[in-house]
Amino acid sequence: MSTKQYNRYTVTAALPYANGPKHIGHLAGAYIPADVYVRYLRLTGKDVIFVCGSDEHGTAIPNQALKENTTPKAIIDKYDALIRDCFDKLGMSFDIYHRTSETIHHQTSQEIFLSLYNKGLLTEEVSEQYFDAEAKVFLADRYIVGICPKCGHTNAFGDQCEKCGSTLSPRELINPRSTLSGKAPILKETKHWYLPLEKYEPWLRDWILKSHQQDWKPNVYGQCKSWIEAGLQPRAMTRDLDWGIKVPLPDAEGKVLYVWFDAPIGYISATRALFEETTSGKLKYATPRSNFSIAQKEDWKKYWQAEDTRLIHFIGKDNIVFHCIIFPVMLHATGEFIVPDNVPANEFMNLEGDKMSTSRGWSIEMHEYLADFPDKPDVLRYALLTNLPEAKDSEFTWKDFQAKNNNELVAILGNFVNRAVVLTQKYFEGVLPNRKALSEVDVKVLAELKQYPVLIGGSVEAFRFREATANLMDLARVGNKYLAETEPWKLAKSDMDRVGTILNIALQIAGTLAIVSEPFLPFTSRKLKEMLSVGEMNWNDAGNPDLLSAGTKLQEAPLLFEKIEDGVIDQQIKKLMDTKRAVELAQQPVEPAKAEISFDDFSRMDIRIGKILKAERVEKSKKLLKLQVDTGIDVRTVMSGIAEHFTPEDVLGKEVTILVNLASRKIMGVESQGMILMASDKDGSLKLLSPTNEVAPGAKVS
RNA sequence: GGCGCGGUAGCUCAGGUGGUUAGAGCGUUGGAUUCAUAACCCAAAGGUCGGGGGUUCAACUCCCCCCCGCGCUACCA
Repeated sequence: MSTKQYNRYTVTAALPYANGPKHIGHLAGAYIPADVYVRYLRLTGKDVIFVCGSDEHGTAIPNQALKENTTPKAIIDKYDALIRDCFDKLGMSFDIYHRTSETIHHQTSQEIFLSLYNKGLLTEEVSEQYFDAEAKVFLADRYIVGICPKCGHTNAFGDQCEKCGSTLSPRELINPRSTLSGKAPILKETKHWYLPLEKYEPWLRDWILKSHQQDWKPNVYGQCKSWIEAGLQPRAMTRDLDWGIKVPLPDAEGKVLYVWFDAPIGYISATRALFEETTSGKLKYATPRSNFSIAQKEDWKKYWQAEDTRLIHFIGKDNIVFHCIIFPVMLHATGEFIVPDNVPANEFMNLEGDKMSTSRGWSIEMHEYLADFPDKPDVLRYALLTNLPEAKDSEFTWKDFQAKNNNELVAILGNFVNRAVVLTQKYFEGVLPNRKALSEVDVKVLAELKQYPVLIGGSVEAFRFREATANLMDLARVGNKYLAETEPWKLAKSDMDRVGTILNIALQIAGTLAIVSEPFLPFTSRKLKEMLSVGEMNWNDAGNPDLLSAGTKLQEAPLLFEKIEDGVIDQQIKKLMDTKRAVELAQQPVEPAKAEISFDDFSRMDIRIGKILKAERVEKSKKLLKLQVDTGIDVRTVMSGIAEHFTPEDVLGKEVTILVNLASRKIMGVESQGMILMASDKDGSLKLLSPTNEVAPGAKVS
């Protein structure tokens, strides 16, 4: 943190993209740490707003709509509702969870765009882009496939070949075709507005490289440095698309703002909406956690424009460049907005040894977790918190989840609270006893108790949430240890004053646990407060030896956590495997159809059934088999690239489909006359195409 | 290829600005205990800190080289 004095906080969590459900990796990356941070700030009495919302523009939304055979609007409504509901059930304490499809967001985005435009800060450029004449849309790189110029892979994407890994641009692809229509795209001129990032390099160097070397996380700082040193370039802030925010210029028909231009502005719009809704009293998206009722509609500006506001973005590492370079440049360029003081981006959380991915079916989706464990939001919060990818990618396993629940939440925290409460009920009818003379152990434990809120708070303020969570659990350990050392159950026959003192202290510890657990385990915290018959308290109350007053009647003590049996965990692991398999099968890589041909085109091909008479390996070749094929017309030599899938013995005597009028070609010094046709499966394996019943060599295929 | 971030006990991970016997939780082993969801509490075993050089009185911590993992490489949200 800089030496600056801050009087309020604006905290954002990455806007989830509303093209599908979100998984626990997203939670670990941004939402959970953000929520812990904000809840802590509120408890310490800070002026803080916590904003988030659904990101509902970009090319992937209409694309998902095509996939689900519906409209973009239906897609965003569906996933916004799903994500919103999950966040609510997981205790995300947003002051507002907004949507970028809302009018106020369109206005805000257009205002900022125009502000930049009117200041002459955007440059116009005309370039040629691939256009799908049939779908009548310009194609994003990802939606163009073709032959990789480097390795010959036939399904390289316009931005990258997944086979050889090389970075491409669509223009490099050989025989490009649109994944939408399958047709060859045409080049068409189009005009766009660019933000000249390179002009802000000196400012970025000063702001990030100089001013934030100490306080930004190494992964974030390093990533920014890498970008800046590599040299920044103008970046297009508009797209040719009919889904999004219209470019507010006269000559911009069919153009929208780049989704990464409008998405982060969503934080600002959400803030505006928050104050509009709270001041008008009509709450639609806002769920204000602080008292904003005395606020003014224009107060949103304080949170985005006042120099004494501390702006913090919680994101995953995939968002670093947008939140540390592009968005700050946008904000800075307008001359009206503050830039983030910190961007504590997390790395990724892997799952059972592999990268989490919704599309590959290898993930734990929020809504599925909540469906399977409806009463356990805090268990997930805890399991994620203790293993956040703060410095490097981390790993979530179901076994670990179970262990964290059974060995820590149940055995340490739940057990301590249960012991203290049950003992009080047993010996004092559930009424909190008085504290009498203190022993050395008592004094020591009370001193220790006092330190924990400070310790935990320090870790949270430094964005070390794992450490903070571990400290929380350590406090429960202190409680267990205290009971083990003082053994009140043994003294119950001889010295009830002593027992009372011990239980008073044990319950004070439980009271502090109720407060300091709130940011991490809000649902548990609430239960604990009810159990101890205390209301809402703030962080300053934590550690106080007189937090709970003697004479307080405790409530019946339900167990805070319950054990999770092996069977439940095994079932989850099985479910994970099953989902992955199902997705793999469902996701037959449906390669788009090739460009249309005429019947004549087709009939020019002469395809026959032939019989393999001889097959042998080719020296120095991994892929080739040299085949002698009886085509009915003749016996000819065909070089076939199937050696990685078939041995010569496999194919000997087999009937195969062969293209006989393909121009002959020398391969590895041998004249190859024709081509054996194969079915290539999604995993890349090849299968021979043979007639189901034997036919005479030379039979025509048509 | 270039750049960035990582590679620390069986597992998951901590280890500002170099300095006594390298830490935590889980797991393992042993002990103690019975208030508690056979939980708690105590103790022990367990690491040549990816490999190799170098700087230094001293390096997990700084520099160089190599190996491995992840990410970025700029119209994938």
